[in-house]
Amino acid sequence: MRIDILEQYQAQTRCLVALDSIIFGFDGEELKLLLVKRGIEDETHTWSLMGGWVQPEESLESASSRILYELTSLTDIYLEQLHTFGSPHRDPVERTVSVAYFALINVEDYDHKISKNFEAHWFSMQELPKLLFDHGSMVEMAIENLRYKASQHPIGFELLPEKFTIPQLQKLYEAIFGTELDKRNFSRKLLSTNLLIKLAEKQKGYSKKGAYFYRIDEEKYKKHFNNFLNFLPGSTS
Amino acid sequence: MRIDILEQYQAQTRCLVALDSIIFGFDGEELKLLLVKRGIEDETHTWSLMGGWVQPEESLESASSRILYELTSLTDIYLEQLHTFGSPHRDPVERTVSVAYFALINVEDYDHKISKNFEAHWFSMQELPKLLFDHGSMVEMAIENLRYKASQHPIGFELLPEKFTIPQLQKLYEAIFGTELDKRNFSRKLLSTNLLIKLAEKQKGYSKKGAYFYRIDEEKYKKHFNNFLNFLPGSTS
DNA sequence: ACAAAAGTGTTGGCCTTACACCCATGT
DNA sequence: ACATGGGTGTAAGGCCAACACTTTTGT
Repeated sequence: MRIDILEQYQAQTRCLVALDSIIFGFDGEELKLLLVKRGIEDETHTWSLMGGWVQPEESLESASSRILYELTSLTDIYLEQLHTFGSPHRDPVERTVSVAYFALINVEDYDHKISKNFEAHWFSMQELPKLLFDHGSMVEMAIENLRYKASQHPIGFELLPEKFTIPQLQKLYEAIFGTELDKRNFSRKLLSTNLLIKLAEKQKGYSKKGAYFYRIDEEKYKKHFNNFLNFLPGSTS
Repeated sequence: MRIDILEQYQAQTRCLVALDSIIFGFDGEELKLLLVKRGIEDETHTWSLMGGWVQPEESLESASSRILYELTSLTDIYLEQLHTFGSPHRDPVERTVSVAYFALINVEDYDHKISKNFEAHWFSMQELPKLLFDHGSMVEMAIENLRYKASQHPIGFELLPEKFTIPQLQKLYEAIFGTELDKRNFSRKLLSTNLLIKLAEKQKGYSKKGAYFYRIDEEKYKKHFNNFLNFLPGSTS
């Protein structure tokens, strides 16, 4: 190793590197966001995204899984890097560069397993409290990204239980896009992808007739990760 | 400020935070990538992306502009955050989290102004050398992103001189997507956006007939940043 | 006159949208 | 029997892809 290079490295300022997770969930009716209470300043407790520090021997991806696991005890969750936020004074305590990830989980999976170490709560996207630091911008960026992804890929499934009905899926898409969709066109488009497998079982209790359950064809889903649908109203204008 | 919070901050490991730029250019025929020679290990000089350290009082965005300026003397360049790379040992000297940005510039603008402080060279995308660290993955991700963006937005203009012809623009899109496009459909789609303004002047020398120059309508371009076109061959399949 | 690139229109198929009625079941 | 949500078909319009000839001008 050349000395001048080492000197260059030595001369640099080191920074705190953190990670924040925008955790979306769906309860069958509304799109929700999971927030935790963090006390940074005296007395004032602010709702914030779940986050943590990136550890010395940890990649960003593993940090994101670990942090999600600490809060939810869930593994194998859809997690995707969103954006890195690095304004010098975004954290008033000390400069912290934060890598934001967004996660999609099924609220039901989560509910019982909630960790006792955190005061956490699901918020409706319509009624978000004021958030810590720049977490509000992170959430805004995440919802945009979720809308885009959901219009391109069958990513929405990640927010539902393994077995789900078409009307559930439609409600989810309506919640993501904040719009109503035509059920005939919706189911036609979905089924035309051939990514859904119809099960014999029907949903009980919610409606009198009962809707058939479907599950996703994992094989095809992974292959087909491009060229999906376009649900966005007005996307062709 | 609460003492326990401060202690938590104190206990964390600080990291080097760097920034790397994937700089695309177009010379009228091919899509190019601007690389610099960096010597990290004895004797071995490797081509790498242009990069630098994020300074203490600098946001990531300003760092990306500064670093691009240092190499090219260009300002007001299209720059967009791509992804953050943070594997623990991606930099063998010391752990460095690197935020990658991609930039689009016009090769002609650049050519004369090239800084003497760097040994830099434009490489054809077909003939990239082996790159430093994980810069190869960064480039891969950037080209994918460029393709997507170019299919959605008139972003390609950023790679051309202010005045350009439709055939030039088509060559650019063909270079980005690595495919041939039908010139009738291409020009119809482009013109239908109403974002191009036809100039009286014609291009001389390249062809006998000469093609009309166009420039972009900056106003509309900025407004219209959604809902553009879809050029990707087979994107509707 | 000819070579080389620029420019321009039409058609068929497909995908999207809009729209309304019957079905199955629990009460 | 009726109320509630589930499930399905069709027709019209717009968008995209495929395709070939004429124009201009430098040599």
